[in-house]
Amino acid sequence: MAERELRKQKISIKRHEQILNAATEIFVQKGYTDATIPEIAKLSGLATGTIYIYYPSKRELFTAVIERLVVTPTLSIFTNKAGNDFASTLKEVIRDRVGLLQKNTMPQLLALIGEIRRDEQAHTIFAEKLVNPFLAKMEKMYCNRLESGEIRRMQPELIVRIIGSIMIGMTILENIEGESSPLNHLSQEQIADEICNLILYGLMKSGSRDAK
Amino acid sequence: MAERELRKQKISIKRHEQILNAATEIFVQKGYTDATIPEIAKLSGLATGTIYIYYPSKRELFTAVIERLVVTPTLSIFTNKAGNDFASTLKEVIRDRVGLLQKNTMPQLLALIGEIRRDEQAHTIFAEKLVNPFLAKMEKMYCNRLESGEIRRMQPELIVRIIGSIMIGMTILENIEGESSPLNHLSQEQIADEICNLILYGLMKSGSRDAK
Amino acid sequence: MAERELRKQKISIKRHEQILNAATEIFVQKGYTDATIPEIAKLSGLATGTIYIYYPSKRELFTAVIERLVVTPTLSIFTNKAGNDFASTLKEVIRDRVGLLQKNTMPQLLALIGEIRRDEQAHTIFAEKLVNPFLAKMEKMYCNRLESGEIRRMQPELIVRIIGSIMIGMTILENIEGESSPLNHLSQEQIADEICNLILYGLMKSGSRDAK
Amino acid sequence: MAERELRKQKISIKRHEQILNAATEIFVQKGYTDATIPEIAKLSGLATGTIYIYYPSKRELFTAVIERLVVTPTLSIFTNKAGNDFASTLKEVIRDRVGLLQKNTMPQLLALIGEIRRDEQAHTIFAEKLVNPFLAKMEKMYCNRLESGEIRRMQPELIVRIIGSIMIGMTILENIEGESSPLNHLSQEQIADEICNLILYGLMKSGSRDAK
DNA sequence: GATGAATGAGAGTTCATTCAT
DNA sequence: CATGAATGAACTCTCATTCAT
Repeated sequence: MAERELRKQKISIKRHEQILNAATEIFVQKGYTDATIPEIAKLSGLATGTIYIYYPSKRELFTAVIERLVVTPTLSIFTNKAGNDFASTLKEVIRDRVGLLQKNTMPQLLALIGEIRRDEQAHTIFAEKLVNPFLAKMEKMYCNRLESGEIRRMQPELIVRIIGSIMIGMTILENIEGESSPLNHLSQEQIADEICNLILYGLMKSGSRDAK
Repeated sequence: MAERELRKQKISIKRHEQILNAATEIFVQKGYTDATIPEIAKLSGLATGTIYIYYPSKRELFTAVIERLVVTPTLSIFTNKAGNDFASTLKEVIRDRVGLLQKNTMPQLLALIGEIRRDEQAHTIFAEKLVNPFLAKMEKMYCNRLESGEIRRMQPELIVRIIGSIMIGMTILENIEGESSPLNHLSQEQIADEICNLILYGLMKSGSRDAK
Repeated sequence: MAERELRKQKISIKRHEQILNAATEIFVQKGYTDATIPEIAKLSGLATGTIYIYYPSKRELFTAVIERLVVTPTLSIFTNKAGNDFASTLKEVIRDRVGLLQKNTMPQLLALIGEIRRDEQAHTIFAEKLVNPFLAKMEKMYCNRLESGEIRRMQPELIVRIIGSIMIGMTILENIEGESSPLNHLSQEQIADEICNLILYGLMKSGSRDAK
Repeated sequence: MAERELRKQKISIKRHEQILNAATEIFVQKGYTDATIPEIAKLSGLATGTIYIYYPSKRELFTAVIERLVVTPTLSIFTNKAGNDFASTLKEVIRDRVGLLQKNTMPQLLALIGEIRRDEQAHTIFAEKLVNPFLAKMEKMYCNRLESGEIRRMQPELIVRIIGSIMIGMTILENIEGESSPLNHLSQEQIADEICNLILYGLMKSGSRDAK
């Protein structure tokens, strides 16, 4: 009996995965409105009606897609072991972002940024689960470092948003420029390090640089 | 006789304006697919069919909207008197962008970034008329400055893309965070200056900083 | 004054011609519904609105086109000098029809046969001005000949309709078969004569044939 | 399992029939352009969208209608057992055509003759599946008969086209004249026999007639 | 649970007709 | 008289959603 329950659950999870994978691909490719349920159904190997068993509407399916897209980068914010060291955290975060792990998720999210803006739920999820925590964590780290006296005082709200901006903006630029972008031809390492250095030097206090 | 011609042309221009204004608003608000021609017609005070006298299809209307949205920021790239001085150009560009002038155009463009990505023509316009010229101009300035020996050598392709990213990313962040964002509460001047400083310090050579 | 009147009338007639010519071409090419007034206007070198000065509606323009298309073949029925001789009349009629004169008008009319059927006015004109008079005239001639005793008695209504059918059917066949049709490669004379002979022999009484 | 498949197929066939019947009626009545899908849907007792499940566009539905209208007369050309005897074949063909079987199909086809002319696919179907085979078959029979020496030598291409023309033309005449036409008041037999006789006498060699 | 045929509202687009110039 | 911009009804076609099987 319990075995049957278990099997049911397994199938249910599998179905959700199937649908979510297909939906993500189609939504990213075509945007919310131009994506169609029959198309998503086909790609997931299911019938149109089946989609509605697992997600009550197209809108909710979209929300679920955004929710899942937000999980990976969110996790990487919090599982981050670097502790309170701003410099290393920054480096790690940026490498991470630039790195392969997010190479997929971030562009997908940003391809949908317009639709996220217009969809209240998706917007909330994106803001509250990803953007705000990220900014908050960065800000805390920055402030810790400030206290230790090594770095220049800037508006913390501003500096973290500049850092966030770079990550968002680079993804979009890469996307707009396409294959021909130098961003696609430099090594991920190099990109991440240069960004880090730029920011860290920019934040350094007078005189402390040579010491480094 | 010629007077009549003139009047006709004037009306034609006025109609194009009317439609473009309405279309921009609706497209930004709802995205390409969810915007409807009847809605745009209504907002511009014209009948549905009239739209098609001036723009042969919804797609072409969209292209025209993007084209116009791209003009203002494009102009500011090239009318810019700062000449070859990287620091002052950077400051000016950033102030400009952050400033009121673009406050409208850039967010509008970026609200449509997903649709631009998916529409070949819009994408071409955006890339070739705005993104590429901007990056090229910045790169040239950066290289000039490099020669004068004052600043750190980085990958020029990278540094200009970081700067571009900040501008793109800040706009999106502002947009995502909405009213509550600190970016909406700090003065534009302050934001621009901090970004500039961060970048300029970040680029400065060892030792040259104290001199400043 | 009267001169001015005259000039006005001349222009009016010219305009009617212009429009009718263009309309005939477009209607034949595209059928009633797919022909558009702007298109007809363009082809006639006038503005859309001008059409409506001379014809109050598309429907009436269509009627006028049919009316004019019917005039030429109608005339040839009645101007026909052959008098009461069935054989020569038949030959003449058929040559005429097959000949260059109608080469244009009949196919045009039959290209619109569907629309004529569906349009009450056009139908009436076609039936009453062309089909009925033709059948009546032919029938009278056949009956005259019958009385003279030379030919076989058949249902007169039937025989004239068979003759009419051949003329209608040949035009349509030519049209359907197109360039590759033998009808387009045989001389008009030959076709007309063979049809005539077939009918005349078919009608001849036993024994009278050798005499011929 | 297979039972379900079977039932589905049955429904699919039924739907195709339903739609085709309604579409034929409406197309014949109004012509291609004036027929509307909602109207056809209503007449077939289905919703607008359902039509598009079975036929991907109005044009393809039209093609299907023509294709079906062409089948019946086509079949009668080839199932015809009369073999190589010209006289009896002719009689049979004409009776058939004049007869009840085609009473419906031929007028329907010819009501759409204008649209068939303008639609490449429909035109091809009509020409290649109906007109050409018919003419070819008739020509072969005529030539056989010629060899047997009983009938007059005419251009075979011509004589078969005259026969075809009569069939086409009579249908159209009947249609144009409407209820009041004598063609609607004479018995089908009588009409067919008179046509046959006219042609056969017309083709007969001198002298052979009395023998008959 | 899974299916996919059926629905019908609503989109983009066209064009007969009007009317101010 | 001549113009052609403006109108809006009506068309074809799509797709989120439902429901009988």
